[in-house]
Amino acid sequence: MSLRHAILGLLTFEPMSGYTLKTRYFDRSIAHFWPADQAQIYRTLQSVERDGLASCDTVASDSRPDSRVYSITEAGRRALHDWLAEAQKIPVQRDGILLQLYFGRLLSREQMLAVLETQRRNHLRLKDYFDNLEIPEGVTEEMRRQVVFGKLTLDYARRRERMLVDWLEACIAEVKAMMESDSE
Amino acid sequence: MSLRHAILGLLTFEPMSGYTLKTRYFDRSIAHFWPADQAQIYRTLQSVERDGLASCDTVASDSRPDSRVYSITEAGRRALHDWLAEAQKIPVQRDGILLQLYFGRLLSREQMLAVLETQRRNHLRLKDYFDNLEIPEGVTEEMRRQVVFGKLTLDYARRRERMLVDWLEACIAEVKAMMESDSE
DNA sequence: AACTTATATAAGACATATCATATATGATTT
DNA sequence: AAATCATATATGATATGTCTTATATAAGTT
Repeated sequence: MSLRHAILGLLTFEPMSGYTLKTRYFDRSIAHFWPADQAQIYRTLQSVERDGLASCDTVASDSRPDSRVYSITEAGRRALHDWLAEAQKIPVQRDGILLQLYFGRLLSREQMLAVLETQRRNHLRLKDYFDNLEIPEGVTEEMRRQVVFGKLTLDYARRRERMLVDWLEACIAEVKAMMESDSE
Repeated sequence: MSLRHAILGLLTFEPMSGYTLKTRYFDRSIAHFWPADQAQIYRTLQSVERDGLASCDTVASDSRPDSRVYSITEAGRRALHDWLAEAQKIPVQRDGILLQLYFGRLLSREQMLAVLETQRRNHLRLKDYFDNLEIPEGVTEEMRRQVVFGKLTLDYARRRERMLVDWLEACIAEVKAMMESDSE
């Protein structure tokens, strides 16, 4: 139920079309921790309008196709604010690597290590990506404040990837130790 | 596509009914990182059988209702093994708290801190839960090996919750500092 | 006799997410 | 002239997960 709120949140910046919302805002920020494709965003905008949380004007242009520009309504602001202040329950974070590890006894030492190594490499790449990601400074007072919150979510991504790399290295060490002592 | 593999994995321990699989095995282990309800498990068992990855015998009992006992087939073992050795792509981990934080500028200092505090408390509780969770030692050589892999997944849960508590504390400190310096 | 608990399976409804495909305009490139 | 790109929106199909309700047996409890 939260893509709705991500979209309502972006509409607090300014009224905009689905295209603008996705390419100029969503893909550069929220998509890092809450990805959604074009179909989902357009359908959510439609449902948000149906529920009266946003209104929509069709805007014609001479150089481009018509666009449907959405504005957040008062009801939308209220719904967003209520959701933001609500305690959200902790979501389940399913990750296939945990299943692969749990049933690791069914793999050979080499297969298990290959799987773990690949994961480690990929998370290291993600860690580097987030470590190098920079958030442009804000110009207005409101945007400076927005940047602080953006940085806190980026901090999460960095800590997460660091934790994963550390854990995977510990797994690799453990598997090496365990299967070395095996006279298999 | 992975609940299938969790179920196939459990069927490598022994042939069993959906009920046994869920209550004696799944809920005590895999559910910690890959929860699923009864409906999902029974439906997945049906589809796994339809695909020839498990076979099923109806077993009558005098003291209990009939049960459908599933056994993993050779094709099932192969499918499981292939999946376990495959590089899984890194899943998206959506968490509402990130959206709440990202749009934190729309909340008051007190509202934002209340949201973060609640999350911190809940993750601290989870951390304690995992820190105190013990995995019974295995008796056979195979089960001892299984326990090592179980412990690695438990280690993940512990590191994860620790990371989240640390991060939430950093967020709380940042919000306190930022909004203090505000002459709002 | 009625209720609850443990055992055991199944299906309907709905939300969410993903993937593919379709349509359309105007500007730019080959 | 044809192809490609950026802009712009919409729908169908499928997978996955969650919640609810239904059905049934036997043992034990009130």
